[in-house]
Amino acid sequence: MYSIGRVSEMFGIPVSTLRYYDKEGLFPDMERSSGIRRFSERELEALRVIECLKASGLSIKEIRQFMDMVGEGPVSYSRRRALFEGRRAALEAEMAEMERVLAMLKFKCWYYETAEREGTEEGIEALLPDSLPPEIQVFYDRAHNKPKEE
Amino acid sequence: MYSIGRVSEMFGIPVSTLRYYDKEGLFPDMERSSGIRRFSERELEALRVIECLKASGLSIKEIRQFMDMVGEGPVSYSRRRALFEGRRAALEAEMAEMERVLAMLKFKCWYYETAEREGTEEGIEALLPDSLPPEIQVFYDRAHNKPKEE
DNA sequence: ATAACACCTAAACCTGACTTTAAGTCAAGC
DNA sequence: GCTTGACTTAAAGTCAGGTTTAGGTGTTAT
Repeated sequence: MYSIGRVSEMFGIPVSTLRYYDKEGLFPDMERSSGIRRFSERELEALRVIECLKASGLSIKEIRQFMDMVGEGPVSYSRRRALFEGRRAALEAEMAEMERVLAMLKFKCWYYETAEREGTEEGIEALLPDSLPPEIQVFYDRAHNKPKEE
Repeated sequence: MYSIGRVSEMFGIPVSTLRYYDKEGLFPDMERSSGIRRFSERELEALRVIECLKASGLSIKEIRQFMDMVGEGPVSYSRRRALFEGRRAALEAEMAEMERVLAMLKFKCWYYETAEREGTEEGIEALLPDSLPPEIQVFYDRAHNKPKEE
């Protein structure tokens, strides 16, 4: 059993945030002894799941709904599984988008590296043709074409 | 030259957001004809960069600082480059973290898949040893050990 | 026994990124 | 000439996710 201060140290999460999570129902049925929160292994595991779901893009309210499902027992296994499958798909999509962003960042790094060397941005396009890996060239095209409808 | 409504359609960004960006100084020296904003290719490219920097985790104020650098001309090439290098490193770190989160999500998918099949969560640990790819087993260890100091 | 410290609550406050509202301008079509 | 639709502004409102504050309790070290 851990005090809120101890858990705060262990996870690097402010005490105020842990209390806020509790208030939002993220630690259902947490024990207390004379009013004081007692974090057990169950709450620590909850906290690990919270950090994971949060990082996967879920809001506090949605995480709370997951905790409610846990409280329902075995009947919610399939819903819980569906939740994690959904998060997995969402995260994979997000990572794909980040690859795109990373390609633009790399292009911009190259661009300013070149501009710095040349002293000007004039005519950088002309330097492009073969000096960059294909995935960045592709991005260059995207970045400088007229934008498409969305 | 494009109207704000046209740009909104092209980029899928609300008109109110474009005006907000303008107010925050993200389109320095944008042209106007009798009060009405005129988006040129320069503003469209700015918008592409804004979306990229935003996706890389920069705040509106930080993006504004970048736009100010652009206004300074060639003297800021190296600072601009440093900015993009920093964003690139940050994004790469973030993606590494997301890989970790993804491993936990995959583990949880497996976990509830198994629980659903077994009808209970009892004894799932025992099923673990060789049924999962190593990167998930590693995560299972992380998830069930006592947490470390941070 | 008194100070220090960790804990408690409720409620107010904060920040970032927008969005909405209210009131007005302006050009084009009927 | 008047309505319609796209534009304008400043200011207020919204939402999530906390953080801070004010006032109080309970245990421990000097």
